[in-house]
Amino acid sequence: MESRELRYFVAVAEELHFGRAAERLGIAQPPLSRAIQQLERRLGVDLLERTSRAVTLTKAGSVLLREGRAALDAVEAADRRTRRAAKPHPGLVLVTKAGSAGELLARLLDAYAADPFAVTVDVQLCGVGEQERMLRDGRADVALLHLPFDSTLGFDTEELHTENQLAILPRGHELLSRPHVKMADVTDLPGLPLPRWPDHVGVYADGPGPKVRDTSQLYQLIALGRAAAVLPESCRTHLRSDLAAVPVLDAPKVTTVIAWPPHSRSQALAALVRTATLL
Amino acid sequence: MESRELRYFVAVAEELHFGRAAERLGIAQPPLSRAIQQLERRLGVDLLERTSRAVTLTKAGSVLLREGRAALDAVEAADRRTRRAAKPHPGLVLVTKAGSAGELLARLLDAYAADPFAVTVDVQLCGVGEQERMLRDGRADVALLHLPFDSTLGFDTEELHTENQLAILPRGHELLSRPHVKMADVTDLPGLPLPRWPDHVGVYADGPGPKVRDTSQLYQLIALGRAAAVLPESCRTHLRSDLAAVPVLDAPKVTTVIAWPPHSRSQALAALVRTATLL
DNA sequence: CGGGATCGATACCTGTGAGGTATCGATCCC
DNA sequence: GGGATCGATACCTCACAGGTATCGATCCCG
Repeated sequence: MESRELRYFVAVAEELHFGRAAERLGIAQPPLSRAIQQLERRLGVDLLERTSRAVTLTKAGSVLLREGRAALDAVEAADRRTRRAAKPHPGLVLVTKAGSAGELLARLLDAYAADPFAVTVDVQLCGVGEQERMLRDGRADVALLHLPFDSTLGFDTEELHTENQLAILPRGHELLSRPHVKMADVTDLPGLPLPRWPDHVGVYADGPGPKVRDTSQLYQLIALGRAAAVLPESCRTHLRSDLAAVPVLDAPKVTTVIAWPPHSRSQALAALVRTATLL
Repeated sequence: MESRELRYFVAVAEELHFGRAAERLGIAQPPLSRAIQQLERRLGVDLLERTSRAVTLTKAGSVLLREGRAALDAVEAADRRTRRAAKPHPGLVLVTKAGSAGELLARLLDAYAADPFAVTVDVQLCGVGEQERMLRDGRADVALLHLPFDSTLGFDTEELHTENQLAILPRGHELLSRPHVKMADVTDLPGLPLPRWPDHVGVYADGPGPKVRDTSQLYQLIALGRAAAVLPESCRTHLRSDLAAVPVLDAPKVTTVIAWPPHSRSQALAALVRTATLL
């Protein structure tokens, strides 16, 4: 199986439309139709059910969609990591969610700088759920993930830190007089709904609550008295002065882990992980 | 990057010889030379240093060898799993080392057969270190691995069982009179060296000790008074009558884990894992 | 019910490039 | 210094990826 065939199939399987998939791939529709037919013939497997009105995945087709995405990520990773390895000073790309782990990351980078194997660390901040993809397709070498929000499936990890969560409220809110609250106290505050975050493709779940893309948007909404939030307690160090926090006893604990692709072999990465575990 | 280019490069990088690599790939040498040159040009990276006498990998080349192998395994897995998914009764392929985990595996298969999501389980036995490869390239769906011997890098796992190890000796050996021994007692027994096992490519490490490929060879050598061995205590249930065992106090504990590719999604596999953890 | 719109498949053409053979040039070995 | 080894180059050929035009089926709507 050629990776070109996989790219074509994944495009069609995602769009469920030959015309749009062809446009996305920058080719005409007929060669795409033929390529998919040929792939099906070579595999001896029907991947798509097509009528002239709709295209749907067969069972085998959805297996190939999942496996094919993983394979294409691996191929892209091979490409990117090879290019990077050839640069005079390769460095490491560390990726983490914007607005999280500031304190921990700063300490990590400081401590790492003293290591004899240290190389330049390029810190990239990205949106929700994007880190795993970046590790998989070679755009990043190592990530700071936050359980239970992020998935560590397929990566090696070391736990770095576990913390409780706080309810973040506008300064002066009545709940702030309490020493601590429960999740039930903050999930249905009148006029202060919890925000919604986009998933990995940028789509928001249905339901109440304002849509937010980053913490600065969120903080502003809370300050305006339009939302509340539950965040890890490390956010306290950089909380705006017009916001305040109170511990939430029964919120899930947040664990920060350092994660990397399992077959990584660089001394620079090994040193970074070692540094992180010794923090 | 096309998977054909990766296959070509991996062949050359493994053989370090264009002629042999071409033969292995079933093509002539000149097109292979050109394909590698073109790959280097497209990547903008030197992958190989060649003189007319020797071919060696550059740093970037060894990165591409490692990443390329992983990517090719993923592509092959996509192919195989898709074909299997299209069969009327897909079933699961479980792989484990020959001669290990007999008892546990039998109990697992028994318990699983009662599960409502159960499908046919095809048990494959394989050599040392081959299981990880089979999980990665789609020949297997799930494996029983034994820590610390096998690597679980890149897989999801659940621990099933931990056991101590025994020294296996010819019946009547003087050490058998003791209630237990230490590793130091068995590593240098006169005339009874510990055996050597092949690594994942079938190569034996240098050193003393007979080369063995499976446990039946090993048992025969021990019975002949030519070797000793340290094995997990579960081997006791099927030990030959001309052998005997004594616990080794400070041998590393052996943990049996069930492992599967992290992006697996089948209910049949989920049920098998659930069954295993409840044993 | 009929005309137009939508969408995947088919027919047919073209150019690129993968792969073959013959040979060169450099290096090593005896 | 002659032969052997090995990767690179030159040159040819044909398979196939990709393009355009068009068909045939289905749906929508007046």
